[in-house]
Amino acid sequence: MGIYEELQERGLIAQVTDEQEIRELVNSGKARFYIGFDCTADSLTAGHFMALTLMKRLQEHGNQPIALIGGGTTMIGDPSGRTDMRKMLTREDIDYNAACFKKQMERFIDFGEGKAMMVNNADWLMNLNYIELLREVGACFSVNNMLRAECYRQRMEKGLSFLEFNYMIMQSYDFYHLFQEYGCNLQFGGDDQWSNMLGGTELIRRKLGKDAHAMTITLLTDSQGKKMGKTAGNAVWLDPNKTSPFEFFQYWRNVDDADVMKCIRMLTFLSLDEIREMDQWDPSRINEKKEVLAFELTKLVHGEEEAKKAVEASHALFAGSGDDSNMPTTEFAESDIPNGGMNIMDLLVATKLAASKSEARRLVIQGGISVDGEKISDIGASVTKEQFAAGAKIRKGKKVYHKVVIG
RNA sequence: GGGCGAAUUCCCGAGUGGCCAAAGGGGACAGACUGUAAAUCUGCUGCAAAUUGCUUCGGUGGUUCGAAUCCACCUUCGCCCA
Repeated sequence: MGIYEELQERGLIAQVTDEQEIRELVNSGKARFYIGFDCTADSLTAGHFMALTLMKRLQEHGNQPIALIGGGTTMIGDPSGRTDMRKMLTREDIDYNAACFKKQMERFIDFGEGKAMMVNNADWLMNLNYIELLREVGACFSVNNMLRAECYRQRMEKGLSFLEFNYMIMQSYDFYHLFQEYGCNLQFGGDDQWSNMLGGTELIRRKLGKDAHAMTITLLTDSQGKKMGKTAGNAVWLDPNKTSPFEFFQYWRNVDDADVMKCIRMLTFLSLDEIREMDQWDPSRINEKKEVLAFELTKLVHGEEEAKKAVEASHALFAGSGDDSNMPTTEFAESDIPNGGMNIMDLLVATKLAASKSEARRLVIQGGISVDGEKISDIGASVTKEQFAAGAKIRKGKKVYHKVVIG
């Protein structure tokens, strides 16, 4: 069984330009492929994670990955799958984000000599000459066809600026450039990138008369068809300072029953045999599966040690073993607690468990807050200095725990 | 370049002089039920010194006792004509 078949069984392959060709390429380890990452934020997200695992999987089978940082394309903004225009980022922001991406990827993919490469399309896109570009590649694109592309269609109602319309051309140019410069013969991307990717293979065919290939990865969606990797509209970040390993763990620990096996198949590096066996597990072991998923992914992103801590913390909280050593903690100084105690609402705001005092008030009134196991229902209640000294445990709702101590 | 229209709270979307912190839905959060799941039901969703006060309806000025609502200009976007 080759890597292509494995990807297939894991449900990772969405669309391919030429199945036969691509199968041979990747199975024989001859693919030199690229995946592009636009740096719209200062950390990669769980959404990028799948692309990273794909790079790793293919790299392990002898293929050479090229990670393309979109320092240039981010200046334009991909309209695919968006109903409105992206916020314009400054050059400085983009450079900073690109540097952050680079750091995170290096932890995950081997960029050593002769291994993976990392390039930034700002290096070739930023210096393009407009007229030259129009004559060189603009002539190869049919506006009629572009307008028919799925990625633009939904924007035809709400409006599409010329700036964003050019995104496809820039992405196509990337592929064209990498094909010539590095012999890159394959592009991967999310399924929403399909039309942009075809633009590249088409450009290469027209300009050079050669074949290049594209393959899209199934978008990770939950059982309701929504993109996964987001909570409350916020992305799940790979940066431990933005999403702590524990939160990261909890995100996966809490996926819907219906999505667990899909996530395990698509995201973890457990062998297919192990996964097939898990498929046979008794339904009562559903929570075990979730824990495996959460542990495996946390291990991949944050390392085994952090993953173990996250498991322990979750056991402590939800199985009640009482061990709170890994609980998120806020330290207060003695001087923060002047009169022998701190008002519960102030405390909720100070620990960021509530965004405002109004929210804190609501939480208390609705019975969502308890301290050291005791429900707080009075908004005037205080947490005493003695409780602080003992490491008071605040619980918000069912799953959010926070410890406060005097530092 | 000309004509018409739009911008409302996290999102969609009602409101077109006082009864508006602003309907309804979605989402989020909390409660009940559960398995740290889903589904369902309930509450809740600008801020605060909290039966009251303050700040919000693209921006800036204006009219008015009173403006999300009327006027002027500006910004952005859509549609039609060129």
